[in-house]
Amino acid sequence: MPITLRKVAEAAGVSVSVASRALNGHAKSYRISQGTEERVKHTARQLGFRPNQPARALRLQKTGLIGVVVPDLANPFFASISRAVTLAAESEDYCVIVGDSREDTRHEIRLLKQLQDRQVEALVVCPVGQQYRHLLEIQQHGTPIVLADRTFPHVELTQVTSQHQRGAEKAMRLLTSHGHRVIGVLQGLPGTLPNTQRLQGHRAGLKRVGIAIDPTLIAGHNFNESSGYQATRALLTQRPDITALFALSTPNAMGGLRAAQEMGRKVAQDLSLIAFDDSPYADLMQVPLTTVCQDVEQIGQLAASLIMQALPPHLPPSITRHDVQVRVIQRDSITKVFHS
Amino acid sequence: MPITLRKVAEAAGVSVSVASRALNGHAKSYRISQGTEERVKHTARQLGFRPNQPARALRLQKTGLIGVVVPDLANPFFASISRAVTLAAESEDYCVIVGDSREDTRHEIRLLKQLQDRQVEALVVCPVGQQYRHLLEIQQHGTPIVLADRTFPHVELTQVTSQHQRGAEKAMRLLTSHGHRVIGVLQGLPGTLPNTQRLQGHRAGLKRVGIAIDPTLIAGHNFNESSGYQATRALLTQRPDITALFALSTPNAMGGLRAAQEMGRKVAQDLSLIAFDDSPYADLMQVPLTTVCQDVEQIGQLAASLIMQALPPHLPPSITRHDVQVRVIQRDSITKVFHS
DNA sequence: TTGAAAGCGCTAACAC
DNA sequence: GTGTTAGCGCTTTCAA
Repeated sequence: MPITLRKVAEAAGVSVSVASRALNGHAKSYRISQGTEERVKHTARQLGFRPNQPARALRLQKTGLIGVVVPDLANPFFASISRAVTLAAESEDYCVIVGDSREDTRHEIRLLKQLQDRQVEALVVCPVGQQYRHLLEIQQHGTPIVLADRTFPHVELTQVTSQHQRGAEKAMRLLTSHGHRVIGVLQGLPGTLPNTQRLQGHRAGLKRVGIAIDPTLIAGHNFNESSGYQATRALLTQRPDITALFALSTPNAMGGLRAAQEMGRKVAQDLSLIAFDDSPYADLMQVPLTTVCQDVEQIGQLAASLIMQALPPHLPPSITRHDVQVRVIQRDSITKVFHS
Repeated sequence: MPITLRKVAEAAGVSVSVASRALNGHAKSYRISQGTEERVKHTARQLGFRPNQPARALRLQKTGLIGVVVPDLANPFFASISRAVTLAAESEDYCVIVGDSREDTRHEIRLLKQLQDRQVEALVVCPVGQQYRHLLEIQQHGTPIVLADRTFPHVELTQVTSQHQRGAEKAMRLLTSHGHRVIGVLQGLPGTLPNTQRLQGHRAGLKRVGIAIDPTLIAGHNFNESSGYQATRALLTQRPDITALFALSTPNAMGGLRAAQEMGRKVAQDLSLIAFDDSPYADLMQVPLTTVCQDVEQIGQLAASLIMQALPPHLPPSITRHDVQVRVIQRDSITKVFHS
């Protein structure tokens, strides 16, 4: 039923080889006569011939496929990165297969196996971020791979992420310069680089002004909203002396906002708040949120361009690490506290 | 270099056919001896054999691929739908190829061609929504396809979308029952079903209380924020008598919020606002937004399950249309106006 | 200038 | 129980 090259060739009265050559623009190099070329192209169009890509892939050992795996495709941050890769791929006639690991490394591993079986030529992965052996193996196997966001320091892979520590330090500087000394932290997924480095920045920022870390001021277990909500409730209950909250993600901040509201603490007036990572509507929130803004666009485009460059037949580029700048956006969610 | 079935067969001392059968669980039906089966499986594991999927696809005429095309993968609404399809696909060992049409029908057409060439077994499309011929052709070609969101009434395709008209009517009822009679509309992409039907609901809602449509009260050209912003500026300038705004999308509403703020109209007090489509943080906005909430989850899951059911070898299901319920969430962005 | 034939890696009749 | 063979649709030697 489907129109194969064979049918085109028959209809045009030539062999499949000639048909193939004519349609792939090899007419010149194979000295195919003007007339034949035209005839083949014409019948192909007339019959509505479309080359079967899997067959082509098998023959050419080249699928034109790029794999993308993220922990949550519905999260705007990861959706943005997926989009950047997709657009870059499309412009070079590649297609993107996406996988959603649901924040589960075991699932991530399974997806990556699938994608390798499907012979993707390269991979962009936003890993769950707690294990990396499987990612190294992919690279050793010869498939170009770039990681984004949840990266691994000291691991020999091309990676792009934000300046988490610097950003967190800036956040702490802002908070402490406003007089805050008892600062609660709503953390994300422990063990991941963004979380770890943001905590490091937090500590460094406090150390700078002579405040020691107090583990009872850190709560949370994930980057999502419910973690932020629970952490805030716990923190504000156990430590009513807290004057400011540092949320390590936007959803964490939103959960915090909701919990604070329920507990009768008005953000800004009664409780300052700064969030790592901006949201497009942060300025339209009940109190415009002061944030440490990640450059998602930049991260996505960088990851995309790194992977496109690594595509065969190009040489596998040297392994590089990229830390994209973050910037503090001051809005109204932080106020000064005065110590009596 | 890669481990093929051939190598496994050689290493196990059997023919490729036996190896194939043993590894595909056909041992029983082909009466392969216990020992042979074990031996083959063992060497396969030992050598790290992974079956080449494109080759399999070619032989079986079955790629295990599902195509998804949306107008903007970074838009949380479409990201959500893509995710629902991806998760459903993964659970059946299918993979999803995504395409981003960038709100451009020409590009959408190109992407769909690509996907067909790659022999996807089914398609979920959130079309740009202004043309549908190419979508019908896909179905006629025999590829199962379901549309979501920007659907086409009276077109013989399986489609799932929201109850746009009912939702808009509800919105208008709420507004008019609060005394509003001069209501500006921030519209989305003209010609698309969501836009058209929401406008119809708007008109019907007004008619019910004896208000005629005034075209000078409708502005905007897209579902994005900048359209909402521009439309609001224009509307509030030309018609200062407007007491309420009906935004046909969340981004439109956000643009409206920003413009209103700039023009010194305080939302709720000076200007009521209702938005079609909720955002997860609508309740945390500067004034908690009253919205007509679409059930994105439901839309995504419905589209996903419809497409999974349509996969061969199942019979192509009858063409069905699904209008997912919307519900009004009353928050604080609408206030009563009193007429003197 | 064109065609015949091999083969990418895999599966499934069909034969033994 | 197992092996031989054909062939999915395509590209590309190689020979003419």
